[in-house]
Amino acid sequence: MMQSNRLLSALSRKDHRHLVAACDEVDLGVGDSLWEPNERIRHVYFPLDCTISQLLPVDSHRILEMALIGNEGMLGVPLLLGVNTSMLQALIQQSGTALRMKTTSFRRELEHLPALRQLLHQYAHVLQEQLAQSMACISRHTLDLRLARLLLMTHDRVAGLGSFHVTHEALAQTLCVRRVGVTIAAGLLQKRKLLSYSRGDITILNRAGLEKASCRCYQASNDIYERVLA
Amino acid sequence: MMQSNRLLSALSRKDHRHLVAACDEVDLGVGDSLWEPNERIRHVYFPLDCTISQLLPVDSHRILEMALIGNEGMLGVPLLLGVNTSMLQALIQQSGTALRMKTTSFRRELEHLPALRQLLHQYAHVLQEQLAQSMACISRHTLDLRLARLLLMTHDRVAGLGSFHVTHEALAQTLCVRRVGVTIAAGLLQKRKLLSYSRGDITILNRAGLEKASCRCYQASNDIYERVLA
DNA sequence: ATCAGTCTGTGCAGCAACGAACATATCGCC
DNA sequence: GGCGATATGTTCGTTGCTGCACAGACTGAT
Repeated sequence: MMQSNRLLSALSRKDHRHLVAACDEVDLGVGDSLWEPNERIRHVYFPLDCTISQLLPVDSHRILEMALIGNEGMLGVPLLLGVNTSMLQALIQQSGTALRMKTTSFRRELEHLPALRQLLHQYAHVLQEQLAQSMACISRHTLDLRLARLLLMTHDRVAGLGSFHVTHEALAQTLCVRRVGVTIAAGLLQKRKLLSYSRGDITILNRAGLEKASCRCYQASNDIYERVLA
Repeated sequence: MMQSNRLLSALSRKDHRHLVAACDEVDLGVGDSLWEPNERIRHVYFPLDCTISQLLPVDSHRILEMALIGNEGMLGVPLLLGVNTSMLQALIQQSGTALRMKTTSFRRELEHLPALRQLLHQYAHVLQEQLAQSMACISRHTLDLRLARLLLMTHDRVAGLGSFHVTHEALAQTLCVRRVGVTIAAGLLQKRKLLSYSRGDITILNRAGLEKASCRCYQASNDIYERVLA
């Protein structure tokens, strides 16, 4: 398991220790709902080795993934901005552990730690630009490119050895397309020996190849993060 | 012309006067570039009766509009978050006037006016949620719905009497579709007597009808603003 | 060993938007 | 009144995804 959260690790050792002490470490399973839309936010989360999907309903039956948060980020930007609800739902996409802090504690820490404020402000900016990048991607890029990108992003955010669990159906939901579309796109990626899967167990075989098979948005999104936070 | 900027008007009269005094009032023409991607941000803008488009290149030839800022908003969130560049380009979409403040002044005001900080933080949150809403819209809604929405948004943000100037070509660029697509969609709206246009002069004839012809995203986007800032 | 549940694969008609090319219409200007 | 520039309208074949329906494959529980 990851030692800590990458965002928090950017703080001084002292601040970092202090914050981790103010958190609980919690186990989270696939499908757990951390935030319900427009309900009061009770906790912020710093993922260790889980991934969190932020989702918005598109119509009565469909949802679309707006952001995928893992070890590199935090679920909690609205609180940072002085708003205590979010229209986005937050669901666990890959099970694992996260550091969790109560809203009240988070507010207190923000007041006392200017470095934390600055860091999270920058992170909020990164999220906004990544959202813009995803918007462009969704608007113009075909399903195979977007699927490759999603798999790469998941792979980055999951601790370990290049394999994780997610079904075509789940991928289709987060991409907001038919399951059949994912099956076909994934079939092509598998034919090109970039990955292998069976019944939801996906293994990345050729990361470099998969990056070539995805759109520039993957790299662009990483660049946004590095430019501001590294 | 609009008296002032709606966002600034939410401040106390004293703060409001103080801020307006720290701004220049500038005339802006269609196509003027206020921010170039990844260049140092020199000014923030509070539109009076112009509209500002925030754009991201999708590929070498195309751009996509991420946000449309008018009297209700501000161009300058990255500075608020402590980042002095933005990957998004900012172009004037509808000519008019805006209040302009230098980066250094803006930073100073932010430090001295907690109410301004809080207000703009909330605005940053609104922008983020509106971006998410637009993402859903772009992902699943057809061109006619999106066009109606764009026209409504422009109409809201432009001072005056229900008519403004924008060609099919310009609309196509901000929606990131073919001009022909806009021509067809706009033709349908005109046939339904919701609007009329000739050579770029668009007049909204039936606002209620146009709202029905657009997707829920229009109302949702307004609701986000009202919920947080009103 | 069987069966119910889950996951993946295939086929088909339909539709929105695409790229490219071309046709008309309207404006300002000399 | 004629001309170039700008704006809108039409057509045609193609593509990427849709909704629907169904078939096959694998897994775990009894």
